[in-house]
Amino acid sequence: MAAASQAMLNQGLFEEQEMPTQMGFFSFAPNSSFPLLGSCHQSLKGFTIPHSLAADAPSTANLTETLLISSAAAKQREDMSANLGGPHLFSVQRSSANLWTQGEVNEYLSNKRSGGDGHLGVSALKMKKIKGRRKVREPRFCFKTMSDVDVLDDGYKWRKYGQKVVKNTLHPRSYYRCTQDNCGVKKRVERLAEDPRMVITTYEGRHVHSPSHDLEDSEAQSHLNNFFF
DNA sequence: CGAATTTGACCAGCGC
DNA sequence: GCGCTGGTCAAATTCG
Repeated sequence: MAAASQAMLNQGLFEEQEMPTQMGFFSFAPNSSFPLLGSCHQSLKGFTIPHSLAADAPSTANLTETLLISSAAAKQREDMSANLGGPHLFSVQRSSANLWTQGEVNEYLSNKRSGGDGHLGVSALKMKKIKGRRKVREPRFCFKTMSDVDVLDDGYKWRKYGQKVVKNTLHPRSYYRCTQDNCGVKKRVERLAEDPRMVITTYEGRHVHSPSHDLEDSEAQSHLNNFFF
């Protein structure tokens, strides 16, 4: 029941962001530690932040940058900021300069990639069309971590459904889908060409369920669901 | 032996 | 229209 109502809420949110024009950008001090993300995991409400980042992070994993994609997501950030109070993820280096236009973000991403004409996430930002209509994009959340392992433990169960060598990258991009029924959340994982230690993880969509780690605790789950969008 | 992963084929969007 | 590219499918293969 909770899941059904969430789905309705999600649908509304997706429609609202049909024309994403801005991305919220959050930067972190290099090698910032992860206790910061303990609140992040909850505050993102349906986006996923690896548990391995939220607590007891492996020494090899360092979050350096986070991109929150779409205007709805940016708006969401504002809501979360209002709800949380006290120091938390989104108060870090928050300023008006952190709101970028889509073009600015694309330019940023292109400049970051070696060769200059690459476009991490750019094509994904292009609007797909279905039968002549603009496809409603899922909210997406992208972050970069320094990690030895490609797939970070985010508490959800994923099934790999594809792998692709992307142009101007040395490493293949892997595609994963949440194994939970009725949960269409996907994620892409790839390594930066210029720094293979860096893993780019992009989540698309929001989970309509809590992490599999918590499934045994149904009470906690129902409480958690109340915080999802 | 069922589940998960791999990998080549296929499809759709976009630019020229 | 054609070629390029990213994303997805699904059969084959591997793994536990």
